Amino acid sequence: MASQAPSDAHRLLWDSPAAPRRGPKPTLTLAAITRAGVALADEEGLAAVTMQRIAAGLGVTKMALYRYLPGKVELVALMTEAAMGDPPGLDTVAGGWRPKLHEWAQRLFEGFVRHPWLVDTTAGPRAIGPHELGWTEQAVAALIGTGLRGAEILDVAATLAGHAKAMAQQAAAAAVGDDTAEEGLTDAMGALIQGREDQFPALAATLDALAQEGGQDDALDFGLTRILDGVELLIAARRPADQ
Amino acid sequence: MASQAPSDAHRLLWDSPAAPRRGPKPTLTLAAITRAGVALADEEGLAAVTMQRIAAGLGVTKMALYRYLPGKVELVALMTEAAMGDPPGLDTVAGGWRPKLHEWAQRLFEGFVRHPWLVDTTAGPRAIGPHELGWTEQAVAALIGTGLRGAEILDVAATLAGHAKAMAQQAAAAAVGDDTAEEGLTDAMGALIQGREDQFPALAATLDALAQEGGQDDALDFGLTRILDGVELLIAARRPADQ
DNA sequence: ATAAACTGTGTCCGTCGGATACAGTGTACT
DNA sequence: AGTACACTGTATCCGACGGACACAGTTTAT
Repeated sequence: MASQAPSDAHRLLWDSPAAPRRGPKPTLTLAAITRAGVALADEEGLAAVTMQRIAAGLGVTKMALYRYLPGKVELVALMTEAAMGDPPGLDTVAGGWRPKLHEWAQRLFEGFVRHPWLVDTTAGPRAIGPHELGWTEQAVAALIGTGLRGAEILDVAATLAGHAKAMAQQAAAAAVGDDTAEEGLTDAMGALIQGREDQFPALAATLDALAQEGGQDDALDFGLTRILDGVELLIAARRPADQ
Repeated sequence: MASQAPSDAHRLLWDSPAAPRRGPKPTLTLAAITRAGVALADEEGLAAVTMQRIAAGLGVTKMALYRYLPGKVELVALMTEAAMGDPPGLDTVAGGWRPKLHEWAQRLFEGFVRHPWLVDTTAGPRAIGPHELGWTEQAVAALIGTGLRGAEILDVAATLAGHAKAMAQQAAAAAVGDDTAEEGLTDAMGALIQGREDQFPALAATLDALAQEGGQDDALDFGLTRILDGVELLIAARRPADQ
C-alpha cells in the first residue's frame, strides 16, 4: 500500500549499482560525477551546476552523463546525499540528550554553511538518502528514553533542523549580500530604516541599542539554547515524580 | 558609507513610480503584473512564473513587461512584497509579548502556507520591501520592554521566523509529495525504514510509537511553544528582582 | 566469428531570460 | 497648427538550459 515505484532517484541513493558485463569500460563513475557536481556547487552555487559544465570538467560531452543518471534531479539527489556526509557519532558526547542535540545541531549547521546549496536541496518533496535519514536517526536516538512521545521526538528534531537550516541560510545571505559586510542583515535593515524611523520605531530603537551593545551575536547558539531550554522544560514536565 | 546605488529593485519596492508625461497610455500596471505573477505562483509554483506566461495571461507580448520591470529579479521582489501583505496588528492581542509573538508566528506561517514560494523568495541576499520590514517591526515591537538586549530581540524574531518558514516548507512538501497523504514525511520515512530497522533502530521505534499514539501532531505549535518557553526563561533571568 | 550489450557523440527541439531595433502613439512646445 | 520627442508595445535574435534520439565504436558472451 506504499509507493511501489521507488523511482530512479531512490534506487540510485539506496542500491549499489549492478556492474554491467558487456560493452566498453565506462570512463566515468557515478561518484566522480557527484563529486564534480558538489565541487561546482560549492564554488559557484547551485545555479552553476549544469550538465554542460560538469561534463566539461570531466572531459566528456554533456550527453555522456545521461548514461549514468536519468536526469538532473537525480544528480542533485546524489550531490545532496554526498554532501550531507555521515551523521556525527553522538555516543562520544557525554552529558545526556541535551549536549548531544546541541552538538548535532551545530554539526548540521556547519554542513549547511560548508555547502550552502544544501539548504535548497534538502527542502520540498524529494528522494531521501541513507545519510540524510541517518542524521535524523542520530537526533531521535538522543531523545529516546527522555519520556517524550514519538511525535514530540520528531518535532524536536524537525525544530532543531529547521533552526540550523534557517541560520545557515541567513549566514550565507550575509556573506554574499555585501562585499565585505560581516553583519549584512542588520546593516541592510539599518540602511533601509535611515530616514524612516517613524515608520519602524521599534526596529530603529533596537538597532540603536544593538550598535551600542557591541557584543558579538551568535544567532545559531542563541536560538539553540532557547529551543533546548524549552525541550528541557517539557521533559521535566513529563516526569512528574522526578528522579 | 552604505550602499549608494539602491538598485532598481529597491526603488520599485520603496518609491512610488513617477508618472510619465508623454507617450501612449500604458495598457498594464505594475500592480497588475505583480498580481498575475502571484496568482501564477500560487497555482503552479514559482517555476511556472515565466515572463512568457505572465505576458500571455495579460494579453501582451513577453517583452512588453520589460517596459515596467528591469527583469525577473525585480518581478519576484514585487511578488514577494505583495504576498507578504500588511503585517498583522498585534495591538489587539492582549497578554503581553508572548501571545503577541505566538500570533505573529502563526500569521507568518499561514502566509507561507498560502504562498509556498515565499519560502524561497524570502531567503538569500535580496531587496527587502516595506511589508517585509514591517513584519520584523511588529515582532521587535512586541519584545521591547521585556528587558532583552537588542541582539537578543532580533535573534528571537529570526528564530521564530525561521521556525515558521521551516514548518511551512515541510507542510508544503507533505502536501505535494504524495497525492493524498496527510503526513507525507513520516510515511515516507516509514517506507524507507521498512526492512532496514537494524540500521535506524531509534527511528523505527519512534515511528512505531507514533503510530500507536494516534494523536494529531502540530509541529508548528510544538516548536513555537518550546521556543517561547525558552524565551520566557531568558526574560525571567534578565529580571533578577522580579516584579 | 558473430550477435548482443554497452559506451560516448552529434544533432535537434522547446523554453528560458534578455538585448536590440523598430513602428506606432500621444503630449508639450514653438 | 505643426512638429519634435518621449513613450509604448512588438518582432526578431541570441546564448544557455535540460533532454530526446539516432548512430558509430567497443567489449564481452556465446
